[in-house]
Amino acid sequence: MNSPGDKVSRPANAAVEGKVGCAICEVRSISVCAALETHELCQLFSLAHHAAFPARETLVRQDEDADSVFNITEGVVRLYKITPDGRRQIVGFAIPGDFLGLALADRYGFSVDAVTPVRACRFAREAFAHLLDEKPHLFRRLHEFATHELSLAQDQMVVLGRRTAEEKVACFIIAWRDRWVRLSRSSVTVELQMSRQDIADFLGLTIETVSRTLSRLARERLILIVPDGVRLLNPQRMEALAAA
Amino acid sequence: MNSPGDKVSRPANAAVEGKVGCAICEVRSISVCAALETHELCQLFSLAHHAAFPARETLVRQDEDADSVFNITEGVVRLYKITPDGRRQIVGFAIPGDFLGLALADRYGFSVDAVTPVRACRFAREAFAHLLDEKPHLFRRLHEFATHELSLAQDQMVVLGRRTAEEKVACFIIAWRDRWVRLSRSSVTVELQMSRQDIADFLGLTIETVSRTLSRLARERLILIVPDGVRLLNPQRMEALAAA
DNA sequence: CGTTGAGTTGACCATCGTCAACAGGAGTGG
DNA sequence: CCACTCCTGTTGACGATGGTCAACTCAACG
Repeated sequence: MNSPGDKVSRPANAAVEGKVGCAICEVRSISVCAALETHELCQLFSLAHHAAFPARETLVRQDEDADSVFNITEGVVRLYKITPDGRRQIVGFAIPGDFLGLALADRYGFSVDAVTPVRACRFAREAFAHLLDEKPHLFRRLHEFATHELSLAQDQMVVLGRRTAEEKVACFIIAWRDRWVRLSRSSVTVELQMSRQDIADFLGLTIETVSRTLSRLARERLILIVPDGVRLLNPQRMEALAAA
Repeated sequence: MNSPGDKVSRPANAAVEGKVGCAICEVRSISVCAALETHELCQLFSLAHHAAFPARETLVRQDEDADSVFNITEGVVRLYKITPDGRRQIVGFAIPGDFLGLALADRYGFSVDAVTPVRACRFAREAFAHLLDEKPHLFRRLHEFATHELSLAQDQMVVLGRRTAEEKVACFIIAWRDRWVRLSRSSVTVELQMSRQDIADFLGLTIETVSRTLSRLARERLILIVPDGVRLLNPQRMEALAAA
């Protein structure tokens, strides 16, 4: 229980006085760290470097040496790949509680940058991998996270391969809302922190199609477009569209 | 080193006389089992039930209780999801050395059936999960398999979301060839064991588009369509198309 | 008050899907 | 052995979904 962040400030959710560390972390119960007992947290905390990133800053770059892994504590990041000729596909978004670097591989498989201002616990990959050897529970939980991620990726393959633009957008909004439910930050209004371009690159569409589709859903009174998000006017029909 | 298969015959690659079990398995070195030392294989072998499935038979069904996990030793299977209205998305193919049930979850996240006649080692999930507790190496390797699978899924998201029909087909052929390379079964001719419909459902296309695209690639002398596969006439241009 | 960047909307068009016809091989039964 | 069916795959004609290009609005910012 020492070691302040190398990069910047402490996580918003850790006591600024530094007396408690991981123990009072708001996202602990839903992140990989939940696998550790209270007395083990000191050990984890001593490895953690708390970092803050402004919106648009890059956390990791595809194909570069993967020396760090991250636990997101605040904000939204996008994970994406760029083809040699410049097309971008967002392969996922990570939000508080999510873990970056599940693969523990030598190189990052994708780039990641901050959509909103982001706070994260950063760990040296080597040190973290070492800790996993001593903490089977933590490793189990990491594996659960990996297979959950795999499951999300497979769901997204269905969306990308077999759904219409309208269904894609509905899927995205509903899935995004559901992800925030676990953080108890859900509401009738779904906050969309990312740009239209991000949504398009996640759904395999163009920005114009996303915009038009949202407009059409609004015209049909399924949603209301509000600043930085949408409000679900008819959640049931949206869910039906997303399930189809 | 005992216990014959409950379901059907032994794996093609285990001695029929049953004296050696996993030790002489042809795919051991590339499957999860490679994490175990020779002396640990008996333990694994005693858990294994060898099963054979004819083409088209279903190994597991989405949402049903996941009581078994599988190690594919021979043949090709398809992993797929069906939407409520009947559209199918193939989320992956598994070939010898691949593992089914990485998630160790209570229910299967997708359906799996045999594309060709298939042989597999089947394990009771509970027993296998138990073994993982005692064999950290095995669990590590399982995790590697899971993150590799995740990586493949993310690559496929790029293909589904951001590539043209022609690029999709080229990607598929090249990736399929490369997967068989590790099994030392590669050749100039790429064997496509699955139907056009399977390829279409994997690439988010229709059967007609797959057929037309293959015909066009053949017309342009990039490939030659042969029974049960294609021959690469111009591998470099195919690779370039796949990389694009 | 001009500039910039995100988002929206329209007009037009291309890619890919739909529908339909047809070819060829495998299996079946007379 | 041949006719028949069935199934997979191929090809063509046509059309719809979504992409491209362009103009415009609006808010943020200097």
